[in-house]
Amino acid sequence: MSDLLLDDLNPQQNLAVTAGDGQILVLAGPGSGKTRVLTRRLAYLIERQNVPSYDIIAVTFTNKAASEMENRVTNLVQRNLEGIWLGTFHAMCARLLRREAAALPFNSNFVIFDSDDQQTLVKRAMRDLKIDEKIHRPVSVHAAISALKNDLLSPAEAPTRSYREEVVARVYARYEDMLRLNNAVDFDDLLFWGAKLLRENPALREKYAMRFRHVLVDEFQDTNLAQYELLKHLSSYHKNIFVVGDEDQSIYRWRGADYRNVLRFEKDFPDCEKILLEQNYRSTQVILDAARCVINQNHNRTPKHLFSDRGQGNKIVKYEAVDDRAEANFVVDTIAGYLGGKKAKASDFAVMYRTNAQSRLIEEAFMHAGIPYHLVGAQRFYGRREVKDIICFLRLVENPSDEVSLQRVIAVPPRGIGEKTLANLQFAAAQAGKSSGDALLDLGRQVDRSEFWPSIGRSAGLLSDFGAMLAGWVDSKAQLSLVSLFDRVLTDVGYESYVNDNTDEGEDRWENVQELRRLATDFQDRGLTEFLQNLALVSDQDTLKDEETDSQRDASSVTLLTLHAAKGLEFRQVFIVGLDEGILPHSRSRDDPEEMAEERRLFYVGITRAKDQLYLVRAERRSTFGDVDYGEPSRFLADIDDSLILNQGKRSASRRASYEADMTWGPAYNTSSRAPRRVTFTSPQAKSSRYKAGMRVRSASWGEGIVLESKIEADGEETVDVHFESVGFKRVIASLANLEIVE
DNA sequence: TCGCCAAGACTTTTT
DNA sequence: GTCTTGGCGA
Repeated sequence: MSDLLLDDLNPQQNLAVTAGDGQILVLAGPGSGKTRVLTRRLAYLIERQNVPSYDIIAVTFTNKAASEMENRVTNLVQRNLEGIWLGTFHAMCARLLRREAAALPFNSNFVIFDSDDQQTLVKRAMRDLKIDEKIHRPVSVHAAISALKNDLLSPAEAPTRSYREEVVARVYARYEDMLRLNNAVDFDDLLFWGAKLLRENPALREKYAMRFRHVLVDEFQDTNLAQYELLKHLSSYHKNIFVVGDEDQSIYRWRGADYRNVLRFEKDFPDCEKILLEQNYRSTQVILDAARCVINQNHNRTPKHLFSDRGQGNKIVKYEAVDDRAEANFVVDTIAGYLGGKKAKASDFAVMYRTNAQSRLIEEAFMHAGIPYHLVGAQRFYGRREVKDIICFLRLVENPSDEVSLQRVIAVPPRGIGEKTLANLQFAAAQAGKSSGDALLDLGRQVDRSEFWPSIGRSAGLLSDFGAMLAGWVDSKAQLSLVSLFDRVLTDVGYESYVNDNTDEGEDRWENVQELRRLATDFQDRGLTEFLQNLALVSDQDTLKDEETDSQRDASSVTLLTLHAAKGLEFRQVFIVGLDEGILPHSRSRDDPEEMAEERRLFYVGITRAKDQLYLVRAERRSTFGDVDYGEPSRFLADIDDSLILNQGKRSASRRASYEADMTWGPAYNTSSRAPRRVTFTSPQAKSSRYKAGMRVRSASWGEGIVLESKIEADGEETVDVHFESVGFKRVIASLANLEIVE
């Protein structure tokens, strides 16, 4: 009898999916079917073990992973997962905190502050405490506070061994007070209070621990201490906890993630069953071998031997460009070659880099070449000013005590309320022990009969007008649907004419507002609270980026993304650029071995995204805002066995002899077959070069330029190096580029 | 109070 | 090279 649930699993996967009760630790190498195991396990519990979905909690890190899991499992079991808790750590905690708000220092309709809001709040706390922002940068103070929360330390428990720590602790305390006054929590609070609630409240702990017979966790290596403790509490009664992860792919240390939680798990649950998934279904063996060369240099991990039945595959192409522009051109030209030869489609390719700043040159090169591309997770939709404005209006309606939102929108669009007036309002409100929002509402409703009217003076009328508007929204939010409320806010404040000045940017801004409105329509039946929570907890990759990338993928475009954003994805051909000391590994990790190990894992994650072909690219010289710097090749390159690499590019010190190979343009030789597999272009074999150094040429895409060099390759193709006025150096295939000789 | 302009900072990754 | 911040004038 065929078994749709188990038939197509390999022995290890099967072992994991059908494991009995208890603690199961699945260490899943990249491409080893981790998601599959997790979804099948869930389906197996429900279908085969008759566990009611109500008894299960399954946590992930991204909304994308959560909804993917939900879809897959729903498909497998052919019914809805009633009562299940399935979602991100943050969303699950938010649910817990709203339910149990009675035991917490905030109300159940708390708002979630995003990193922008957190930043503003830290700054305000520091100003209140008269701490010099030049000496203690708010970003780093905030990072320190965040780290304390991740370690479950309250302001009172924060260490004060140094002056710096003492400053952080003081700001932390003030910051917390302000959050509470705003009835707000930050990202870290969700986990912090979730863990604290269960730790300090035995009755509640028992309530949830008894309910959740099974706890399942994805990306376990990315958990921080708060998350780890939360999981321990949740599984403290039935002790059935199934975690899937890979220490080697832990790349969020800076956010408090501690891959050593994997080791901690083994120590805390000595009876746990440990299952290794080592068969890789994604990459060729060459790619896996290279990945192993890189990751084996790290310690404190469970060694894994990834293997593939996909064959050896092509060698990895290493390309050293003269500068960052040439680096980008190499990537784009190579892809153009495939696309021109119809050997691949644009969506087969991804270009990965360490920092977002690196994407610019690459984007430019793609633009010039007319190849469609899209960015993953770069500029954040919801960090856009206009989007944030609207969100803050809505948050204010939801929770008038939200001072951060109030301050942001009280003068949007400008309505004569400035710093002075705002300060008056805040002072008057504080005198009465109320929030500015409440005072504002009172002014709006009572106008000059309001208790606040006399103490504010001249500008009370302006405040009252705005207050009346706000009161109108608050009063009607129960009757109005979410979208109607949305529209009403827009009309009342005259937002369209404010942002849309009919320039391109204006249109763009208004388009973003419309996009947000579309998002709101999805939440019609769930209401404002859920909409706002979702906006705060949904990462940018998750929301409309998804729709955007989906539609753009159909249109077939190359994916540009950071190495961090690449985790969990796969592409036929992957370019990793910027393999230079200081970039990858990043200069900031130079002095810390742990950080360096993480850079290595980041590279490892990048390598293992490639299914068929990997390109490792660097530039000898690159410009960092104006200045040009000469860099050393990344130390990670040296770790990869020479036999796996094919050198291309300007200069390959160790490989001067194979000059021919250096000049090869196009896909690498296939190591497993004798005949070089190379894209052949449509042109007839050229016997002598048509273009000569010094010639002036014109190309359709790049305009005019000067030929630097031209030569005939082994395959008969003529490659021409041209310096274009518009884009600088380019190496093109004559038969493809259609260069016109200018007299 | 608001909008413009110039100087300065800043580039690691983001649930 | 780009975004943010702060100062200054209207």
